[in-house]
Amino acid sequence: MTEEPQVRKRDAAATRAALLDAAAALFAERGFDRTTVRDIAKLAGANQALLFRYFGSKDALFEEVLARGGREQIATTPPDELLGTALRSMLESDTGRDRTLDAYLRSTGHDSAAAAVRRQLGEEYAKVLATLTDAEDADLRADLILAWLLGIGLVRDITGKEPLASADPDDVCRLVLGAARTLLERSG
Amino acid sequence: MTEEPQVRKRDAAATRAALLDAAAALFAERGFDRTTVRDIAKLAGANQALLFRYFGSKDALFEEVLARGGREQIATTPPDELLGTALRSMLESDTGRDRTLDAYLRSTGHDSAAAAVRRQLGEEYAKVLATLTDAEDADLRADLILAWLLGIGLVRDITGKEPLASADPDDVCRLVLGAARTLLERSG
DNA sequence: GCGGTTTGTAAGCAACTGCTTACAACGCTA
DNA sequence: TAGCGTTGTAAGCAGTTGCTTACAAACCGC
Repeated sequence: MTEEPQVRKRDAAATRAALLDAAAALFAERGFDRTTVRDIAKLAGANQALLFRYFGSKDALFEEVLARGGREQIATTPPDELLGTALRSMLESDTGRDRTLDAYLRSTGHDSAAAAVRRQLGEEYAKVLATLTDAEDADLRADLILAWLLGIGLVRDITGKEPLASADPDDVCRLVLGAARTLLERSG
Repeated sequence: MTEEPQVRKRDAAATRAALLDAAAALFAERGFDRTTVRDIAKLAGANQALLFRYFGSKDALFEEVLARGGREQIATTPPDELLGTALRSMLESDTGRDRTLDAYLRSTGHDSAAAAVRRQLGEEYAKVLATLTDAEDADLRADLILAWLLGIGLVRDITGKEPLASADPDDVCRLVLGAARTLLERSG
């Protein structure tokens, strides 16, 4: 995720990508408000003026980070595996895993344009999850599953609460998927 | 929650309380980082220097807001009703309801001392929730329930996602409590 | 090589931030 | 009423913020 500090000579695309990667890393680590454009530029090894040339504003950059990271998983996972896959990718603390969710969760105080991206991202996830049940209120049930996913990420990665924070992913998956199945299957 | 703008003449306790109320309201609405001490003082009808005299720092004020609001409910609710009560109080959009959870959720990017309060608050809730099951991994299951509660608050109040945001509290309670019961009861 | 465009840089601006200080007004006690 | 601690106020400080500007250096077609 973080780029190597090798010298790039006059490569706009690479500089843009480096800024985007650096921004994603810092937003995930500190949230929107506590990340400065100076820090992003420094981590990317670029001049901060370029950040504004390529993205326009810090807001727009944040928007692009969220949009890029969020849509990846949803596009590459079949619906009936989305819940398990999303849950697992959140539970596994791979050093190189995508941290877009952290950026999302750590920036909940920030409104503006990013709120629209956040909402739309939620819509897309929920839409897929809703296909997993044929209950009348499928959309509501999907929202509740989505809420659970986000809540688990919140408690694990932000609050760091034990025992959930360092629980075995298998155990968590078994418990969550079990309860989620009853939520999705019972049509009462 | 907001105080009446009546003139108070030299009443330290009232001024302190007004600052605390104003802070709670603004932190809930905008989160920690996007709330300024000037705004808090202005809403409270007090001078901002008093904020530092009575609370020491913005951080300490935030800590006190979280600690005050969070412990109320937990202290006044019997364990076996805590889940339902907490869920309901979150779902009902009373204008005068306690918005401490919002302050909590909107300030997830903020570390420091408040993180300790946040964690301890979670501990207390989870400890009570853990008494609801006699499964071996009761603490983990309690964490998952807590995560669900927070996630629902996140999706409802912060993201504002439909249909969950304006769903009938009864429907949500029925679905969540149903699934939660299977999570707590099955000892496998 | 030359002109113009693209990429990178340094410096700074104006606004805002948390917090402090120096001081005035008040009210209680003696 | 005089003295004094408490409460309230105005102003400002030093640092940080997002963003802009003016300019230098590299690149490309000719």
